[in-house]
Amino acid sequence: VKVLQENGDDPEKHLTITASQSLDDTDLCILKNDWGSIPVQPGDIIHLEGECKSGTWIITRDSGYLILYPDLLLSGTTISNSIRCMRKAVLSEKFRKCESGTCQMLIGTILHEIFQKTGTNFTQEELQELAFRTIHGPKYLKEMYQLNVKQHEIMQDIEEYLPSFSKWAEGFVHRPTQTNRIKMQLKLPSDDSKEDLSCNIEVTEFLDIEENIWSPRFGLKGKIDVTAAVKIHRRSGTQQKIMPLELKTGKESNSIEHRSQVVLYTLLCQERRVDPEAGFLLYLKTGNMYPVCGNRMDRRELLKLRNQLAFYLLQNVCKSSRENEQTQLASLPPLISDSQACKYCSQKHNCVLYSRAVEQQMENIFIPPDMGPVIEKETEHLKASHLEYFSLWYLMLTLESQYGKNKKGYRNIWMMSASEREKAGDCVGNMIRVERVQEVSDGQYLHWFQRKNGTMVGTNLMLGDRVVVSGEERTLLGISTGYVKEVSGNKISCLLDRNLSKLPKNILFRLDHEEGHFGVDASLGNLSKLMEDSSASERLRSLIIDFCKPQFIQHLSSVLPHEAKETVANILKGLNKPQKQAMKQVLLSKDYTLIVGMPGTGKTTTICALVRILYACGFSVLLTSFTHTAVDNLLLKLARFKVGFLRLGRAQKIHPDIQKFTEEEICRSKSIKTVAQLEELYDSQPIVATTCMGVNHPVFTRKRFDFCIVDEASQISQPVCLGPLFYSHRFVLVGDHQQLPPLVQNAEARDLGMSESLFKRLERNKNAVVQLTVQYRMNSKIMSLSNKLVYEGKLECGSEKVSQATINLPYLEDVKLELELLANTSETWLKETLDPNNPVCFLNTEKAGCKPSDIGIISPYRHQLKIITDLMPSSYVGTVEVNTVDKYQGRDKSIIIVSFVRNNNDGNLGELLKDWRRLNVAITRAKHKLIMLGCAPSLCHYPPLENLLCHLNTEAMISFLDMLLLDFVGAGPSSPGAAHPSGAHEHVYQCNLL
DNA sequence: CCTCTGCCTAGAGGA
Repeated sequence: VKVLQENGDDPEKHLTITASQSLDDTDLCILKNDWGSIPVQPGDIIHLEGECKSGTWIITRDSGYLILYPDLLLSGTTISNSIRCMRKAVLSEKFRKCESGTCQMLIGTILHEIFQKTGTNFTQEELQELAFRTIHGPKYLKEMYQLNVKQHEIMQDIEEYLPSFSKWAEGFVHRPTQTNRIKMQLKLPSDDSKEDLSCNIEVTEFLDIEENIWSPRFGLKGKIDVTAAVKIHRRSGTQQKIMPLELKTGKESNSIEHRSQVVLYTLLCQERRVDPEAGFLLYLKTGNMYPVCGNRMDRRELLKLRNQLAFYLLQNVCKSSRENEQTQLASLPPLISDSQACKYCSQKHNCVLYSRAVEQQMENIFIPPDMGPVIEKETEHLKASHLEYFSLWYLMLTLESQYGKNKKGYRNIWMMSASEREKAGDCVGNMIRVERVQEVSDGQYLHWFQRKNGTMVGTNLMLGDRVVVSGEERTLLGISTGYVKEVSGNKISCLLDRNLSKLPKNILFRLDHEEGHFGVDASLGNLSKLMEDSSASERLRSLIIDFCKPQFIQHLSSVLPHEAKETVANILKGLNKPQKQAMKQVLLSKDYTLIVGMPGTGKTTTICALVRILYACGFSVLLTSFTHTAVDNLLLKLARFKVGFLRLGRAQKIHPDIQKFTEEEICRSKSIKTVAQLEELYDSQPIVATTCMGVNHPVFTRKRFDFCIVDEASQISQPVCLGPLFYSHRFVLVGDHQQLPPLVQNAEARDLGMSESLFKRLERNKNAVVQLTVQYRMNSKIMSLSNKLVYEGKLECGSEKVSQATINLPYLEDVKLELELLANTSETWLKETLDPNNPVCFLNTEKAGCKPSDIGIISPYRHQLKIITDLMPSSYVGTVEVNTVDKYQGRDKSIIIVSFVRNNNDGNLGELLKDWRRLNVAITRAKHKLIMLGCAPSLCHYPPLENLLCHLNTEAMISFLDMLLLDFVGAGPSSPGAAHPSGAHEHVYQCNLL
């Protein structure tokens, strides 16, 4: 889009538009009337509805629509919410987590479900029965726990509505009798103006409930409560239509918001079938139903509102005018000042926070005069440092969320064909539904899909991944979402939220991997919470933002209960000195402790011991980490001791051996059916384990813990790490900032400091830090590398055995013999490796008797790993573990082979290798043997690697390229001219026989 | 220049 001309008097905008990236084939688009006010800018993507006559589109009051950023789908409720206050609508999109539910909302949800399930034919008895089953089923128990309400209280409220269900049915279902017929006025856009508008409405069938529709045509999305087959009886005749019904359980307001929702649904429905032209608002409190016409004016105004919203949601940053081109946050839609609306607004906190922390730093910001004092008062508990922290993190999170905007996201589901998307592994197309759909539980349906012809393509889809199911044809876009249950051969099973068995058998489906940026949502929620005026938030602000010195008490005797002493002593027996010191430090802490777990120092053992000790002392513990795997690693160890715990999180992501500790399983085995029983379960568990992002669970709205332990804390970004800390009085972060930091994709966000973990940030308070320095993984030679590189000699071996451990190769002598017979020299392998005709070699390690599963191959690059895997004998694939450095963090193997890949003359090492933390991880994974392959002269361009190579050279650990190396490393401080040629040779020999 | 894990969500009602 290119803006050509703007006329001040008659707001009219002329746009040059093109459907192709090159500008050769352009059309003209004229925006008349107030369409000209749409904030469309050159380069924007738009969608036009209407007619194009001789290369010119004209969008006016009476015809045509312009959709700005049509790939941004906004929900019906978001748009109708923006009518009163657009600022609120934008904030609700950004701070999704911040809206807490109420009892009326829960009742509303339950009533929706009951009404939708009853269909058009029911008795009061059946209704009562269904209501009872719904309320006493497992589905809403957690929400009732959160709201602290009893089931019978909900049942009472629900019962009041049930007679109205019948009243509605009498008036509108199945040819109502003459006396019951309700007359209403309905003028459809297609109706003749002279027509008699009075009619009776007859709902004949519920064709669908909770129909999910995505409409990239209008930039809308939403769920239709009921898609109904309707007959409109008029004097002139009967018309049949498929129309949306919108259910409301609150006051019969017939408000503009309610009506707008229906108007938007009439647009959404066009994605699936012909324009319904109108829909109905059905108030379940009274049983009254009102028609809502989707007329041109309402649709036009709502789409204009959508465009405005889309603009605010996407244009959330701007480049500063200063020469350094720093990105700055943009302002939100202006503050309204409606004391009544603002008083009850669920986004009030975020609204004033953004105004104070971000907008008040800008020039030319208008604040309604009566809002000034309100903002002042609502943020008076925040210091300047807090506001700065908020606005910096808000900016970094915004930048990071923009990173994948074009690559990822929903839009690929409609912008790319399935076969196109299959190449990246994010989609599987050409699937048909096979076998019967199985209703696993309320609202969860197990489906099987099979490739229609040909074999399955390679896919990234894995157990537990979220998927979007669509028809290969555009009309069935996003019909359902769910999780992958199983991928086997050419079949995929999914647990979906809707039953697709009603659709025609021959429909071709595609399953798209659903990515998203949930991390950003959770982060913003936590950031907002950190700024709340509560004692927990205030404490965290002072500790985290203002670096208040963590406090410790003097004597253990005051925290250690007498009866726990023996148990604690027993647990301590199994620990080494620094580990014991860590236990003591945590017990003495009043605020927090940081445990630095250097490679192989027994972090898991230490955390387990800590949990057991805290448990013995009668403390409650919240145990978390960023990934499910890390949480389960701890739990697998913990389960061996007789310590019980509650594991929260999605079942499919949890280790099979831990399943019996999940909420789902416990509720099943104990057949928990009431809120009281659930409450009892939660209260009986002093140890709760989940991921950092799993703290959205209802349990945390009511429960607090004495301690929170966060494992792998150095890999978690600050706002995510913050999540669990709100629910505990003291916390323990375990990590090692010398290993990999949190992943940040956006370079600007990284430069602003986004990859600094909370662990790293708090490490400046030395009195809170304990270091685990005794390691049990690497032998002394391997350990020396990392000691030299990062740990300044602090690392030590746990025992002589660890220090001297080498690989055991039972057939070594046989192999030696065999090699000599075969090639008459022990350097065959070396020659082959150097032979120009063998560009890539795999060192076959089978012969000497080493288990393939003891070997790990690592590299910074996925493509390198792909090549290595492809060259490996197929019997090794899957047993010799080939993975990235990043994926190997926290793990080890007896033998590790590192491929550094880079080899060039201009010293170009790339970003990945230049992170010394990644290098540290790479060299600290091996227990007995570490083999590194790389071009020494290339690697020497990077000082830490040069340092490492220098050390290797001094210690005679470099093989067969030492002649070259001397030229580059020779200048190093401790490098002698010709370093142990015999030693180097010996090492080659060792490699060969491996 | 290529390293990747988290999460159920659109709408439940109030004024």
